[in-house]
Amino acid sequence: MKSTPESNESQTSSPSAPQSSSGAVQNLKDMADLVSLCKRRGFVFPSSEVYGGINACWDYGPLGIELKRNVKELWWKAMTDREDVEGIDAAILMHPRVWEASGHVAGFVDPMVDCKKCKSRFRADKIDAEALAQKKCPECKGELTEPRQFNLMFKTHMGPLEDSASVVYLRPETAQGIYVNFLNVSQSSRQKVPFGISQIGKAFRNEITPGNFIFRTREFEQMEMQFFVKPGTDMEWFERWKEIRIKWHLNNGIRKEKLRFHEHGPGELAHYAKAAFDIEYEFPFGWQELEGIHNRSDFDLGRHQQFSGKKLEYYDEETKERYLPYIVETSAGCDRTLLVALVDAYRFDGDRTWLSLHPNLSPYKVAVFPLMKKPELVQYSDKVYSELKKRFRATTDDAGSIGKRYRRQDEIGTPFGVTIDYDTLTQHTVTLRHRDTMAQERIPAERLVDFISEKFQNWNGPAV
RNA sequence: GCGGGAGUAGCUCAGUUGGCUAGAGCAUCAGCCUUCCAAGCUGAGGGCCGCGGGUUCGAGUCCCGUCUCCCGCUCCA
Repeated sequence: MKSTPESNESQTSSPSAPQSSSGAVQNLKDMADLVSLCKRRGFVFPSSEVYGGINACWDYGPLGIELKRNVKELWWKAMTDREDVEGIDAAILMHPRVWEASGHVAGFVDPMVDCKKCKSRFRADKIDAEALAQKKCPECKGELTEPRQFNLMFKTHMGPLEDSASVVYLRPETAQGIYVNFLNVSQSSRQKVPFGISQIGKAFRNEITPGNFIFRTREFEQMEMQFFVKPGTDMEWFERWKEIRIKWHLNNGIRKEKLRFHEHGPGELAHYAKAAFDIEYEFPFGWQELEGIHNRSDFDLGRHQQFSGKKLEYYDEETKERYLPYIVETSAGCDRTLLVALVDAYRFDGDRTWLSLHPNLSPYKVAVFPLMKKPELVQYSDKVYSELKKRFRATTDDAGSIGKRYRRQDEIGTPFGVTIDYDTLTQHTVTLRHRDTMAQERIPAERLVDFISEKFQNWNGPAV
């Protein structure tokens, strides 16, 4: 296809695009297609595959880890790069008493029954034998589940001796590492309430039913921000963080119609929560929670104060008051956010598959190609590539036909392709090719970096 | 943990009533051809036929066991 010479002066003129050879654009319908793409292109591999794999464990490959880094960086930028939030990285192994205070030990070790209706959970040995036999909830008379052993925490031993005194757990959530550091952070960073502490880190749960690719795994990564506020202002902050988090997902290009929000009613609140708000996404396997925003009240600090015997109160110099701050948490699954990015970006038009990722998320921002593998073109292409990669994460490819190379980049979500042809050698203009529309425009080589930067700045979400 | 399905190349599969050094397409790599959207030509690499045992002169194929993965049910990041 020949470039249009007049596109040089007017960048806004609609670039020429080859007609799509096939029908309507489809979204991801079958997770297997995504799993396959992820493996083929190096996003996600089954863990320990040479040994036959291990259930629900996944490894991030070269592109997957770039995508994940982008997710984390965007989150960190939004949630920590602010005046009123500090970041930490707490240890995965914590004092066993932490999990008694948090309620995880009681709830996770004894056989428990749940009420399917009112969501209450009871120790099977603590409720009336008759109620247990009839599976009637003592509170609402709803149906109870079978008694289940909830050792959902991974248990291991501190030190070489395997006696019970040395039992420790892999943390089932990252939040507690923040709560127990509340005073440390407040004092060292001289932050005053209201302020937040953020953390990205791994957590481990022996889920009964893992699955749906990386949606529910036993080892996973959380991105949490716990915001400490004065009691009474908590609902106000709760509302504010809700808005911030919804906007964050939309800014990453996630389609609005695929997001849904759910505010918990009084009956469905967890033991720690005063208010709870879920951000849900419509996966091919249904609507599922992606992130939760909770008003945890002073439950957590209160429990740690009680169990540790240490005062965790905050002294408010302005009002001369002493109080336990309330906590508003935003708790997102990193792997889930990444999965949403992939699922939401997946496009197929019956012929071509591409990931319509927001450029901020794309592993590569631009790919550089010599139109053919000819020394003079390759040489020029290498020059352009090394210039571009100073500024963007870039890649280059000279193997196979140009169309094939475009498609390889489409599949991994690279938003732009730059092609060097024979005209480039004499006129120093290149073809800039767009992933979503396949449109092409001709621009001067020396303007490439600025031009692409501009495109990123004006990015108004992925085209469908 | 229970019910259902499946394991042969990176992927999708073929492999006759058990019988030659286990095949194909796609993908990958190398070369050729191509002046802008995959599939053209030539060649190459890649296979504990899930694993263990048994029957047999001989097992990818038959028998037993075992493991793993995938799909549904009790979750909430």
